[in-house]
Amino acid sequence: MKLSTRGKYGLYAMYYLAAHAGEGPQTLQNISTVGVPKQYLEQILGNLRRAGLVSTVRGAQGGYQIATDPQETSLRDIIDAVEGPIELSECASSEHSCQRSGTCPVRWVWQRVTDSINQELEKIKLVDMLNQPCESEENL
Amino acid sequence: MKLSTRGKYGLYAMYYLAAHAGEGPQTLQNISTVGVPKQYLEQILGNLRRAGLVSTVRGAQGGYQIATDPQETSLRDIIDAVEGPIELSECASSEHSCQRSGTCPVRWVWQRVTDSINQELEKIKLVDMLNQPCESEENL
DNA sequence: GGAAATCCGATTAAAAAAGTCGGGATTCCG
DNA sequence: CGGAATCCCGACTTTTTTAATCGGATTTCC
Repeated sequence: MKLSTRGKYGLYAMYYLAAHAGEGPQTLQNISTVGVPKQYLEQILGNLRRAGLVSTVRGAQGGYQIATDPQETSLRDIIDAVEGPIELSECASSEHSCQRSGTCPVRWVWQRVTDSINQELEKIKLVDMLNQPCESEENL
Repeated sequence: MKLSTRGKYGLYAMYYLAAHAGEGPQTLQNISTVGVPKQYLEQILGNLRRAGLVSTVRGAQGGYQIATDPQETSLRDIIDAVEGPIELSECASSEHSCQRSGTCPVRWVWQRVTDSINQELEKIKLVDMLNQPCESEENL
């Protein structure tokens, strides 16, 4: 059970943008650090933009800016935006992939776990990350 | 974010074995139903056996039996056995995959979510599945 | 001894994730 | 105006992971 790197990169990006709010648009160049491929990050920022979490300014001197209040933005907003909603397995989400849906105990249990993960993700806000001790700016 | 089918099949199998406890060894044939490939299930039952959750009897008239108390067996035991412990991403689990470990806020948040998922999985016991309404035996 | 089972490493096939490419569009600035 | 900076975006390739299969070895019952 793994979250993909998309989620991780998405968090990095949002964290960076929140930390640099009010400093004007941040370029892809700025946001990406060692180990984060720029062009891949670009895709992910596209997801975040389409979800309304970041706004962009195109053209020279352009870049990305956070578009929401870090106090109100939960991890779930971010994860859902970059990875899509979590689905523990097909039978738990789409109604028709399994004949047994409705009465299947596995399905029931899956649903319970999914709900619980979502609730936990909603509890954690972007601002909570900002408040974490962090040695230096380099730790984006 | 998806749980693999291994987890699902593992749950099916444990559910089946719990429901047929005391009826002697259940063969792979018995346990697998439509849509669950026998040879794949065999691998998964191997994981469960090595984790001590099922016991086996080899040879003719042999099969699999549940080896634990469904009241004490949590989903986490099962999932960990068949999929390995959950790791949301490398940086959150192995110490040395990232220079920033220790101070990275992303790492912190990842750890929080992982802990919370594990706690939830521990709360749900196999017996809770057995107590779920279930239309018929066929719904293993 | 033969049939019914589990056991197990190796291999293949399919799917998903990660990363790359190339060009298009927009905007600033001189 | 023209060039540089920068986001935009669909398509592609590569890599990794997951799922499934295979073939034979071993054990045990009858």
